[in-house]
Amino acid sequence: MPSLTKKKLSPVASAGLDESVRLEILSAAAEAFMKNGFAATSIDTVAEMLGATKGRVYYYYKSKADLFFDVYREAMRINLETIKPLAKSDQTPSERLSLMAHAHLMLILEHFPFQRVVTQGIEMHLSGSTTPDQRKALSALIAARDRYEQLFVDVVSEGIATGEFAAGDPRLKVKAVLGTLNWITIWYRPKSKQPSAQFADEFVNYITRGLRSPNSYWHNG
Amino acid sequence: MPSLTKKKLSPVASAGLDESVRLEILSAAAEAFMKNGFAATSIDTVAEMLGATKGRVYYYYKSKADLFFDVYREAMRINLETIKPLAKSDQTPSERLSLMAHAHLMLILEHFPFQRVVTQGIEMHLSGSTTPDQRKALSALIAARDRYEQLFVDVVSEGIATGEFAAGDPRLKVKAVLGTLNWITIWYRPKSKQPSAQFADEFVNYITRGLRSPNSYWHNG
DNA sequence: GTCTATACTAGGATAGAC
DNA sequence: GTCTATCCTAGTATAGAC
Repeated sequence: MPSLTKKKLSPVASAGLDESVRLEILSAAAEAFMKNGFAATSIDTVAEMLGATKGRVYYYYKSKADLFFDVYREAMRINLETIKPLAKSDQTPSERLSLMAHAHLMLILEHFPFQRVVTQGIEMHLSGSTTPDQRKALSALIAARDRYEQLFVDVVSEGIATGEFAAGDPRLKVKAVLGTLNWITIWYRPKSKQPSAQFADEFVNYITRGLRSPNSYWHNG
Repeated sequence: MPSLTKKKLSPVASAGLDESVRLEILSAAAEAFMKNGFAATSIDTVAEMLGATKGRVYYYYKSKADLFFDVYREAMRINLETIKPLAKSDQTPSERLSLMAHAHLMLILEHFPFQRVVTQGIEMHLSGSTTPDQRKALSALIAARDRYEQLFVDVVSEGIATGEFAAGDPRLKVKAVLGTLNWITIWYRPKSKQPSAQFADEFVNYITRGLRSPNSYWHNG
């Protein structure tokens, strides 16, 4: 694959020998965005983290927004890939939901910078994206986010139908569930030591109790 | 009070005839920070929202960070003032916690821009604040935030002691509770129509169930 | 008190050397 | 592919008029 053919096509399309470079940039960018947010992060900083200058970064991404979007996209790819099988698995809605919540929590802890970028992406307004291409890219990412959330909504809806979960608006319930977990990206600061198993249990138990119908508390205390 | 005496003292200290102007600036700033975040908000934009130029803003605040901090401070003042009486009231822990959760949700909905600034403040790093004064100001605000959270932690701890709430780490439980509610500041976009009563119920019920000990489910279904 | 300059810098983005 | 050099805009902050 001669270098001419991959000159500034869409970053994702330009996969080849230098895919590893792209991933390096991606993860440096995720780290930088995590620490300072999109607006306060400079391409110089990202480059510095790579031991390079912005020339390198701009070779792969034509703008800071594109770089941000690609981090976002990568995060959603991982998330969907992880959660989808659990959502469609062959178990009761409440069992599936517990697994999904636990897995989502693990995604947050294990890919923290990426998940924080997702949070920033949710807060981000389309008004910020100047070019039409960028608006399109952001819309696509929001759509991916919606599909992800829909996996949870479907399971919760099922659970309400079976009576395992309390009646109510499944969408709001999912906002509550994901809020419980995603809020971690706001206050948590990843240190050397990983959080204990109790950490995860506390959140997952809270969620399953929070959803459970009062009538079906016997499912497992 | 001659105008000389209030020349650029701490913004909060400079209360007087023009307190109303300060509040106008504060709420315009909250709105602007809500929409675009701290870094992407320009003082020009804030001034424009006031139908003025930045001269006005800089007369009251010596930097953008100071302005942000004052919005944050005002938000925490309102929050503490609202929640403290409920936390100390003469009821069972679970009753108090329900009231506090409901009140916190209402604070979010009714002072949305201010609450969103609080969220941004939590994400913000001290590394961002350059001057020593600013670091001190941010520390004080973080301390206020901690006191606020502690009100919840105390009630939850009591509830665990009485057996109303499930055993576990009260701090993590409070992170879960506040996450459920504060996450609303991330995804919610205030429109003309206020959310229904069902909106609040869904969240508060989820929270109370999430905390409740399995043994004490009979308290009220 | 508020406005209109204006100084000054950070940082996005591009061009062109290598 | 990556770097250096450069352009250029946006935006903080201040000075000084009114």
